[in-house]
Amino acid sequence: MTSDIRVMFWFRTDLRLHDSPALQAALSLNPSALFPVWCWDPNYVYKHRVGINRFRFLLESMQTLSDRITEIEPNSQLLVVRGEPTYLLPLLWSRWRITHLVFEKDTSAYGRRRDAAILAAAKTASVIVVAVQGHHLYDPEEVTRRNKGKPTMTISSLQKIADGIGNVPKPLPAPQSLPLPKLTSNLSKRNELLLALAESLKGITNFAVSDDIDLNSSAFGGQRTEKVNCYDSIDGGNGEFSVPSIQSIGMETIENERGNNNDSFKIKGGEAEALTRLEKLCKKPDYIATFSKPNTSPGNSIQDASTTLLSPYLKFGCLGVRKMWWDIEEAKKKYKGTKTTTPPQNLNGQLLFRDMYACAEFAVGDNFTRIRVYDSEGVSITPRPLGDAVSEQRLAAFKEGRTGFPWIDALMRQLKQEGWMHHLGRHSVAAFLTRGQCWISWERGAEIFDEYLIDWDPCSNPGNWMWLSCSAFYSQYFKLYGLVSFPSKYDASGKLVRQYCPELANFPDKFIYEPHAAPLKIQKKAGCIIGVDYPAPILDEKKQKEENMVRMKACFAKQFYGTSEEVLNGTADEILKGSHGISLPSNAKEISSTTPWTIAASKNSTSKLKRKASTEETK
DNA sequence: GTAGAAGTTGATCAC
DNA sequence: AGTGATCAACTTCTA
Repeated sequence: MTSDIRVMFWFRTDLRLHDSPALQAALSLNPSALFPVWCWDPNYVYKHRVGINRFRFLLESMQTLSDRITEIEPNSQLLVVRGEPTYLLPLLWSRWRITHLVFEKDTSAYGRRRDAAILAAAKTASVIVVAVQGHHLYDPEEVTRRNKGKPTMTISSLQKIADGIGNVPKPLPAPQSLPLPKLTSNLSKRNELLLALAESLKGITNFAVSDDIDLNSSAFGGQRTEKVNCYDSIDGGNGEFSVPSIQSIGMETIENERGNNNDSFKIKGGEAEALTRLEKLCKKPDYIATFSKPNTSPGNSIQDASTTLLSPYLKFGCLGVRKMWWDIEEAKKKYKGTKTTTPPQNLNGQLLFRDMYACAEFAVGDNFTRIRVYDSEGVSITPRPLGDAVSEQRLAAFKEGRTGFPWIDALMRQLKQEGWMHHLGRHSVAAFLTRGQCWISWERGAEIFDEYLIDWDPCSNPGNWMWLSCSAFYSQYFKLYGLVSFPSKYDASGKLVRQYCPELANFPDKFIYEPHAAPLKIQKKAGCIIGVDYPAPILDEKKQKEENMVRMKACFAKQFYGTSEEVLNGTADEILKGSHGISLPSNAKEISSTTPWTIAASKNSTSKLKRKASTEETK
């Protein structure tokens, strides 16, 4: 008699049924029962910075996934269990007599730590784990192996390795049937199945989730205003294993406030929405075949965005990346013209960059987010002073979109409101906050993006901040984005500014990106006095830019960037001060975190990125 | 080991 | 208005 295969399919980075190599692997085990589980992890609720926009998108995507499962198998659904996965899942394995745990591989830092613990627990419990690559075009583990353990620091190195691996695999269709999540063979109706599952949870003791540090609470500048009660029970409190509500994560107030805004701007979550958007995109073969990132406009509003807006769906795996790759390839065939674009600037190139950051992060390991240039601020994720009041004021103004520079403010307000910003807009604001004007370390800016972006990615977000701050990936620090010239190139009329900074709406085009330069007469006519109705610039941008350029030059001359010893141990500032007479922001005191999700960087990580990286975390 | 080329997406000015 | 030269000069990759 063959053994009874009972699979727990653990959804994490893959809120979809199409193009899922992991789900395919689960079904190919030919299981007698399949439990589609989402573990509502308190680490995500409390220990990662997540604002309302991303939570909302996630919850919508979870609900859509659950509905889709039910569509295929009316007596099944997504089983949302609330708790720390390393604690809760092993209990469920035993209660549900699970033989196999199957999931899509998550190579990000938190994913690696969590899954290592899960793997160990599974070994103890004699549960067989099947982890399948599916979130990227290529497996970061394989890319790193082929790159001899080194991180992919340029797109060409990633492309070269990708060429060696071969074609991106073709997407898989969604399954046509799914086994039931049944505890005993005589059950087959959904309410009976759920009842039995809820019954099986009885007696699980010590079900406590720590909220000792809540990065999303208002104390940490987050958007949580009320108490979290989603952890009051494992199954949601009514035996339904339902998707948590906004209310249960303590963000109902902010959601209601947002509800008063224009609802049509919201980016809706879910697999169906993702596939619809992709389908629409593929009806524009000219757009796809000639797509060139540098020529897309960061000045468009979200309704007529010049890019695809598919990144949130890729982030949560609502859209399979292979599906996107091959549908694009197919659409290109319908292009009648002769001028086509190629990676890295075309759409395929954008997907390759996503892989590049994931592979680099995997190769560097836990030190990835410690890479920086020019100062040692912001190492810990707990709150800490920047070291001086001026920097704090600048950071706060930046986050709230009141720097007095309309291009920056419009982009930052768009980000907070919509959870999205055009890629080149992200370039503008990131360069402005770091090496350009404000001289604030990139982690503090990245934290704002952590909270506000729907498409936040654990590799791409820090990676791009490193890029723009010239901490890694990019080193041409003498290139900067103008606060007037750059946006004017795309939109001289300042449409985005007029939308997100309505107080400036009546300024003439000539002054829309620099209203502070307008004569008082024009300010009065526009009904907006600078310094009263709209902030005066928080800094002298030309002066700051020039000063910072000198600082950057000095940093690069001394090789104070990346993971150099002087940067990591905090002596870089002092040395620079001594040798150049430049006053750098005073060092913030590092508050080392003792929280379990943060693993302190190894002490011997003193060499440059290029010289290390071959040994760690490549197992 | 070394030299030369290349590197997702600049700003400014001259014409 | 749009193109092209110049600016200043980094790191990484390739031969």
